[in-house]
Amino acid sequence: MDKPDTPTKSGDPRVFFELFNEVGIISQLSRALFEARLPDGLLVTHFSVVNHLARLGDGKTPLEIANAFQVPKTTMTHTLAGLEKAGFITTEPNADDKRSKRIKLTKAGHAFRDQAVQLLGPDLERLAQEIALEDAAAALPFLRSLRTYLDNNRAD
Amino acid sequence: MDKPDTPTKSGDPRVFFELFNEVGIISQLSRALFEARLPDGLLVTHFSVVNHLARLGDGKTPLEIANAFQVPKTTMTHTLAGLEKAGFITTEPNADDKRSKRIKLTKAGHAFRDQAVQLLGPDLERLAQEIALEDAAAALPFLRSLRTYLDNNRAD
DNA sequence: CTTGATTAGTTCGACTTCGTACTATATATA
DNA sequence: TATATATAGTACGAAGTCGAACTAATCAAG
Repeated sequence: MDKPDTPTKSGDPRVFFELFNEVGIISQLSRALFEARLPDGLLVTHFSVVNHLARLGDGKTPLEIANAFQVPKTTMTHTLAGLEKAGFITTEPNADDKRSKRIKLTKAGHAFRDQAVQLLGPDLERLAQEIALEDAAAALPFLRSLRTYLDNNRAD
Repeated sequence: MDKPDTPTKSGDPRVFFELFNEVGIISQLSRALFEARLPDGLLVTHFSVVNHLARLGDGKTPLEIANAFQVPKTTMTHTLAGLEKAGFITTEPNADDKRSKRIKLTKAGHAFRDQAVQLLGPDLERLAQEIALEDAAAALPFLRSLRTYLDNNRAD
């Protein structure tokens, strides 16, 4: 009896449709923006992995990195192969588990990350002039909770 | 001289880094969620195109549809080929321009769209129980403005 | 009307993504 | 210890995405 008298269901799905649609397009466009600033064959995924290792510390295993980015481990194998070919990482044996590896950032990897951040800077500063930083910061908790929900409810 | 006394730059880029990171993961996870509800070989892109034609009217050209989704026309050729093979669209000659086509939704295409919306309903209702609809609605204007900004500032 | 430049759409090739199957190592159980 | 199960990583193949080059049709300029 506490049902509202509108004919639409309580959770009007159209808001979510539009939400996911906007998110998808932003993902696509921001990816293109980032990649326009990166050296030739390097993608956002490459930068993201290097950035992750630079911020949280290297020595992680491929699987740990794959889990951090919610991608299959086969995808991470491919991404890491590209980073190794570029000279940005090296792989070392994992003393704790001989099946595994530890990924280390090289000097070139750190330099790549610093340079990319610097090249992206002007774009982000211009963005900050149009999109208030507070608005972006205010949206983050919502996006985090949405991501967490989706993450916890995969593949029922 | 109006610079704040913190060492970080005025537009701290880390907020945007995290913002785009969350958006990317949400895009990826929501895509997977949607596709788990769609018939075998059909992707979110297929649904999105059919939904677009159902909501805004069919008879659009492939290029118009490609522009609406910000994808290259070659990608749309591929997507439309899949939809035609599935029997959800037909192509008719464009009387105004013989190089072009007009894309029409078939009955099966409408049915596919209605059924997909219905199948997605329970997921979205469950989502609405965890993520307040008001929060989603509140985030939309910000996401729209971000998308618009990125859209207007592509490829300088 | 004819020539040159544009545009709509397709084909082709390179690349990313990711599921399946496999190998090697680790862990649990008898 | 022996065996079964689970896990880390790779190899391979199928499918999506997209840039470059191409064809056909349109438009602009003389």
